[in-house]
Amino acid sequence: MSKNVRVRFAPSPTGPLHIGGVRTALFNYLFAKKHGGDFVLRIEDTDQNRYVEGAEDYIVESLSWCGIPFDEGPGKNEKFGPYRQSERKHLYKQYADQLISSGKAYYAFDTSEQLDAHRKGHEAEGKTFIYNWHNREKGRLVNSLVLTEAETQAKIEGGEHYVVRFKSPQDETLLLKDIIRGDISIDTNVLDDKILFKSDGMPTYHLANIVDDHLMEITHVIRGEEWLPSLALHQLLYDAFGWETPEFAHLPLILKPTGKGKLSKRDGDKLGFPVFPLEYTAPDGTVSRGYKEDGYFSDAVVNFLAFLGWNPGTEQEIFSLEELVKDFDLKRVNKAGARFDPDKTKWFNHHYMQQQLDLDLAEQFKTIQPELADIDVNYIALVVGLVKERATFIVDFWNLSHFFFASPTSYDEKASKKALKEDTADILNKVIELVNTTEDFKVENLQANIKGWITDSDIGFGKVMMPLRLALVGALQGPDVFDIMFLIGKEETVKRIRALVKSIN
RNA sequence: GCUCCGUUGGUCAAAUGGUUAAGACGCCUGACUUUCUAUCAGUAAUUAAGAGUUCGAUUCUCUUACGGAGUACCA
Repeated sequence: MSKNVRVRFAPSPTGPLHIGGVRTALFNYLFAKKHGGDFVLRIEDTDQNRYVEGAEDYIVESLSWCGIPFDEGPGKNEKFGPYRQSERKHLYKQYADQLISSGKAYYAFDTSEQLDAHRKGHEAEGKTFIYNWHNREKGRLVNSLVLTEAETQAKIEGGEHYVVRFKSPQDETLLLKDIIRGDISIDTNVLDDKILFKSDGMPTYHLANIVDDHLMEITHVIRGEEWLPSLALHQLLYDAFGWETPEFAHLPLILKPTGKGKLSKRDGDKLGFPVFPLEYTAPDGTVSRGYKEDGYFSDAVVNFLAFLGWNPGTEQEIFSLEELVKDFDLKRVNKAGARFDPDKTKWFNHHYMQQQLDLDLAEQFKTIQPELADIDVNYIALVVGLVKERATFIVDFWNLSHFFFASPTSYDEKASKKALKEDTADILNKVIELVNTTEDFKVENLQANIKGWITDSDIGFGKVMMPLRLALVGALQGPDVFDIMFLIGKEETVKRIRALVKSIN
């Protein structure tokens, strides 16, 4: 137990990092930091056909934006490097050979077409084709278990393409352990003899991840549930090499908000929320939106990601990264897949916005809103302070606050109908008088004067406040009417009320 | 088809072999003698179904149903 905790996040660079991948990275990070361990990034690019330019940079930038940088990885603290499997290519062959000489693996010469034919044939008979002892020694398949040594050698030397397959055992029951799921038992008779080494000279994921995890001294493998069915093979491989097996934890999937299946890129487009941390432009020019560009704060993203499948067991829902590190526990990760809830992510963002300083928000607001170029940021901050509780994103501010920066140019029709009555003009004229005679133009004084008058004259709040709001805002919207009057000032207030009175006549 | 994993209100979820099964988001309703996308308050689950173990099960076991994943010379 004195061993230093080392975990790895091992994405393949086939495109932008999906939000589920970010969650996996986050859980790895939290677990590592909780135990004072290391978080390693390893690029699993053994499939050269699926390599996408720029994907690796995207992964690194995403982790960095989330505030969960790796301790070791490509170009960083390379104690166990290289960290790209393509650059470790030379390492894997010897391990495949080792398994062959110990009789745990064998050469296979079957072509993809032949295998397809076998699968189809079995399917037609209602049977399942499994490439293992059920079939491998019956002469239908071409491999070094049915061929003589000389025949095998001849094929290899003759340049025939071959793969290396793992020889899975017969009639054994495997007992597997998973931190989240507990004990799992598997009958080895249903296991395929998986390909370990491909004919293009690259290992498959299965071989590479075991070899690398061992060489990199990984102690805990935390990955998505889609790997659970491969766990038996992986355990068998550790055993075959005689290596100590790391502990495993398979995270529940993130499901679509509606319908069936796991969350996919398309769901974001369809339902209007990002599925990627950062905006991504594919090689073909297609742009996918990102949380960052959509106006989400990275703390909020990290917080809601942490709650996808995990919870602290208390009522606390707002967690900083430091708090997450402190409270995170793999044992409290759920087994069942979690449906992604875009509304909840918005709620988190709203919450994190409330905690930010008005001045900081004002500065961000100013940079995205051209109309604000010449406005004092301190004034903007006062406005932001009044409207931010109704906003989820910075971009919401303008709709909520434009009337603090410009007079209404029109009056909302429905609002007018509701607010304007026959005596409205008279009432507003009286309000103008009250505003003008308010000496010290402050919220409390305005409130006292106007509310006092309403109460004394027995007019009713609605008849005064609604048209007043309409005059100031142009609609029945916005924060407290007195706050608005105060911020825009006495002159502007009077001007706007006069404008409405004029438009009534 | 086969293998594995799962199943508590619309969603995320807490909890315990034994009181009225937390909380959050969302929804709807009400309140706020002034709007609301704000605020406050309130409504909603016979814990998938059936059986078994037990004095007692949502919590343990089995069956069924449903959902998910895997089943590639992808990761």
